[in-house]
Amino acid sequence: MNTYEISLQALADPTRRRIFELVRTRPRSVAELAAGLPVSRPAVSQHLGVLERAHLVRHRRRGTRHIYHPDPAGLAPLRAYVESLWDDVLTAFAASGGESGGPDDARDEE
Amino acid sequence: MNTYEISLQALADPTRRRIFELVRTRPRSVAELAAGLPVSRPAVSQHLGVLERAHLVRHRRRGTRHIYHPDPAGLAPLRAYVESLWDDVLTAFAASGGESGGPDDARDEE
DNA sequence: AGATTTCGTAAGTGTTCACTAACGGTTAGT
DNA sequence: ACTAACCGTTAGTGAACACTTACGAAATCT
Repeated sequence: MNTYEISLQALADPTRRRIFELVRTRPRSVAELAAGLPVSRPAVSQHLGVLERAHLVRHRRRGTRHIYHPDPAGLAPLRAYVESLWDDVLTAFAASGGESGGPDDARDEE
Repeated sequence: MNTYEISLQALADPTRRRIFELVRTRPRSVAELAAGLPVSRPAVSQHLGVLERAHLVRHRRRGTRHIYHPDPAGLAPLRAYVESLWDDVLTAFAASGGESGGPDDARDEE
């Protein structure tokens, strides 16, 4: 389903990444998040919508407040993707000799 | 230095991510990359510039051709960052009981 | 019931960004 | 030296996006 794309784009924005870092450990309300950020409350709300659509956060209602907490479902595919990239790069790096100049012969396989 | 920010934003673009996935295993030239993508050659060249500034790829010249290959230096901080996020989310998830509803008491620590 | 708190949504705006077209520069081949 | 191949850079354009202001909805309190 390639869900890591959405998570990747969601975490690419600095404000959104900061929000996720705040929610990461302890659940917080929207106003509480906006208080510690240089943007307005609606902006935070919109960012939370993006994060929720990426399955990075979820929310539950407590009275009039919406409490947001992290959701592992969105981060897991992203983690797996980055991990696979890392493995491939390390393998290619080791196979090429480990230096930057590279060997003198040129491969032409597809 | 927070270098993972640049790598994150670099890989957020679909075309750029596709380019990196192509270069990931085998070094390729600019024209070779552009041939397998729905964008022009200058576009690929610009994307490679962004990836190189993020230390995700490097290039060496072979005649008139510029051969691009992956660079572990950019991916390593990104991997470490995602990994730390993953650990924190898992810890918070386990500490909250593991379900979505959460407990009935509200923490107020900073 | 009315007032207050907390939040989501819609509309509008300014900026960022990915892309193409045109140009110039470097290297290899004849 | 002249031509061809391969590439980077610049200028300009259209779309995506983050942000603010204004408004409306849901829940709690007096």
